[in-house]
Amino acid sequence: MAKGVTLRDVAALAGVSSRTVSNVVNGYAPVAESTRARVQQAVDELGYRPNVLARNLASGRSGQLAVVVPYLDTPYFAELLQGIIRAARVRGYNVLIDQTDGDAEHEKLFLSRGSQQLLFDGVIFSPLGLAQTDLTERDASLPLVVLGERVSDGSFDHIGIDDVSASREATEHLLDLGRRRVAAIGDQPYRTGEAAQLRTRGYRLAHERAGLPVREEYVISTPRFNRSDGATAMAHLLDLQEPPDAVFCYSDLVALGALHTLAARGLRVPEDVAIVGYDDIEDARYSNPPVTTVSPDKRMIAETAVERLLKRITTPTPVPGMEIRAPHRLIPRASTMGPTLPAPATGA
Amino acid sequence: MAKGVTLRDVAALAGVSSRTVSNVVNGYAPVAESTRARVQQAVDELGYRPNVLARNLASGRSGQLAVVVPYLDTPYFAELLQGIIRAARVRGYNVLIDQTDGDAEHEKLFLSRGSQQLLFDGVIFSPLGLAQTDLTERDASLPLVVLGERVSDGSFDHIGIDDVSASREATEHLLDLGRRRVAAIGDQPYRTGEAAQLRTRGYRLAHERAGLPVREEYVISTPRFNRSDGATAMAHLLDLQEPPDAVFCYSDLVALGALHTLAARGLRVPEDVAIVGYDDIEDARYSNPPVTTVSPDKRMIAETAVERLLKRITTPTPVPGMEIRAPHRLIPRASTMGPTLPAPATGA
DNA sequence: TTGAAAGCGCTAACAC
DNA sequence: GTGTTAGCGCTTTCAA
Repeated sequence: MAKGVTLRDVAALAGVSSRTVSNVVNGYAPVAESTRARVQQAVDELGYRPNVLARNLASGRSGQLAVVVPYLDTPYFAELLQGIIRAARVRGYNVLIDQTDGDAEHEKLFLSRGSQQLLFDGVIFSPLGLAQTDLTERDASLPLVVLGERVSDGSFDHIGIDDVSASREATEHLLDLGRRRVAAIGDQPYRTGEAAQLRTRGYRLAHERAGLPVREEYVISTPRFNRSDGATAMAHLLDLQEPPDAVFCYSDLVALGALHTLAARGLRVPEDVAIVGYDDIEDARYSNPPVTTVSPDKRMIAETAVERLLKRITTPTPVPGMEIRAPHRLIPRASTMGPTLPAPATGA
Repeated sequence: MAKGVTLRDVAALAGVSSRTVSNVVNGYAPVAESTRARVQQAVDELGYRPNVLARNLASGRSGQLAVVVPYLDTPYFAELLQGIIRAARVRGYNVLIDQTDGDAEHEKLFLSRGSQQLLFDGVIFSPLGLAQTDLTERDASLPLVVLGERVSDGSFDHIGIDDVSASREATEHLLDLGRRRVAAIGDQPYRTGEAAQLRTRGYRLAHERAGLPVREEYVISTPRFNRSDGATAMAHLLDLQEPPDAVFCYSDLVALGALHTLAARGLRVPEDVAIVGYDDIEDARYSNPPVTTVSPDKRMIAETAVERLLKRITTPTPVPGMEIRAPHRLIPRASTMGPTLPAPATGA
C-alpha cells in the first residue's frame, strides 16, 4: 500500500485539482461536502498518506520539537521527557532528543545551528553549562522554552520552581526536627545564577530566619548532582571533626549517594543523620530508607513547556517571554521522619 | 545569519553551478581543488547552511532514526538510549524518540505508519506488548533492529543477551551461596517468547542442574518489571508459610522494590534474604545494600544497534537478518555477598 | 469553491 | 570535472 501514492494521484482519481485534495487532507479552506466526500473516498481507496518531508519543505515547518537535556539517564530528565513526549504527541508533534552532556559548546551550537536547518520548529532547553548570556545571543527567531534556573530576558519562556523557597523549606524541615548541624551538598560557586546557587541561598536563608549560623565547612561543592558526587561528599562530611546530623542534598541522586555512604559506614538514617533530597524521582521513593524530598510538579512543567512552545511556534508575532513558576511541595519520608511512616507517598 | 542563503546563492557568488556546490558540500564527486576552494570561500562568506528538509525531500532520506521504547523513565532504557543517541550522532543521524507505554496497538501503528512518511530512515525497536507475528507483518521495507527477547525471522536484526544463560547463572550464584529456598519475581506466563519466560527457564534450569526441585509457589508473576511490582511480590513471598531465603528478580527495579519491602519488615539483606537483580542500572549500584546483578553490555548493544541499522539503511539490497548475542556478566555485590565487599563495582 | 502553476532548496541523471 | 535541468510531493498565491 501506498509507497508512491501522491496528492496528484488522488486528485486524478477524484477528478479534482491537487489544491482541493490538499485542502481536504488538511481541513483548511472550506470544501463543498460533495467534493470532500469524493476526495476522501479516493484517499481511502488509494491508501494515500501525505509525505511529511514534502509538506515540511513546502510549509517551512517540520512538526518536530527538540528537547535538549544534559543527561538522558538522569531520572529527573527522563521523567520530565516522558511528560513532554506525551504532551507533544497529543498535539501532533514529534520529539527529537538531544543530549549535551552538559557541554556548553554543544549547547550553544545547537541553539544557533538547528533553527536554520528547519529540523525542528522549536526547542525546549534545559541548560547546564550554558551561561545566561549565551541564551540571549542565540538566533532570536527560534522559539524557545527554557527549563530550570534561568531568568528570561523576555525573548523566551522560562519554567521552573521557586528554588530558593523550596530549598529554604527543605532546610527548615530539618531545623524544625531539632537538627542543629545541617549540611548542604551540591553547591557550585562558579556557575552564576544556576540551581546550585539558588539552593544554597535558600539553605542560608533558613538558617538566618532561625537565627542560626551557617558553618561554611558544611557547604559542600560538587561537580554534578550525581550519586557518586553525593557519596563522596558525604564521606567528606563524616570525616569532619564534628560531622553533621542532617544533610540537605541538591538532588535525589546526591541523596542516594549520601545514603550509600552512610550505610557503608554503619550509620543510621535518620537517627544519626537525616537526609533531604530534591526532584522526587521514583528511585528516592523506594530507597532504603525512602528519601524526604522537594517535589516539583513535573507534569505541569512538561505540559506547560509544550503548550508555551507551540504558542510561540504558531503565533507569527513575537510572544513576550513569560516567567512561569511551577508548584512544588516537600514530601516527608522516612529519611527524616523515621520508619514510623507507612508506605512511601506516591508523590506528584 | 543565513536565513535565506541557498545553494544557488553560493553558486552565483562562486561562479559555478549548484551541482558543483552540492558536490563540495557533500563531498561526493571529485571536484577540482581550485573550484573547491572557491566554493568553500563562498560558503563561508555567505554563511551558507544546507536546508535539511530540502535535502531530505530530494534524497528521500530523513537522516533520522527512530527509537521506540516502552517507557522512557525506566533507567535501563534511558541508559541504553543515551548510548544510541551518541552512536547515532557520530554518524550524522538524529534520534527521534517514541514511547509506547507498552501498548501493542501503538507499537503496531508505529511500524506501519512511520516509514511511508519518511520521517525516519529506520527504527530501533524495543517491543513489549507486541507479539512475534506483528513484527513479521510490518512494512518490510522499513529497516529495523529489534532489542530484547525476540527471534529474528530474517527480515531484521535482533540484539540481546542470552537470557536463559544469564538467568541460570544468577540463580546458580544464589544456590552456590548455599541458599535453598530461592524464589523468582517477574514471570509473565502469558507473553510467549518474551524475556520473562526465558528468565524463568534459566531459573528452572539452574535448579535442575543442581538436582533441586522448584517450588511453584516461589515463582511470582508480575505485570511489569517495576519497583512497585517487586515490592508487592516480595511482601507476598514473605507471607508464605516458608518464606524464601533468596530471590532472583527479573529486573533491578524489581530488586529495588523487594529491598524496600524487606527493609520495611526489618529483614536483613543478605543475611535473611539474598537478592539478585538484572540490568545493572546505576540505581542498583548505590542502593542499600548494592544489588548483585546481571549486567548486559549496554554500550555494545547501543553501538551495534545503530551500526546494523545504518547498514540496512545504506545498503540497497536486502540485508539478511542477524541474531546478535551481546555479552553479559554477573556482578556480585553486597545484596548477596554481604557488606564485606568494598565500594560498589562500576559495572560495564 | 476550485484550478493552474509557481515555487520550497536540494539531489542526481544526463550531457558536455 | 562541471553545467543543465528535471524532479522530490506538497503548499499556496492568483485567477477564474
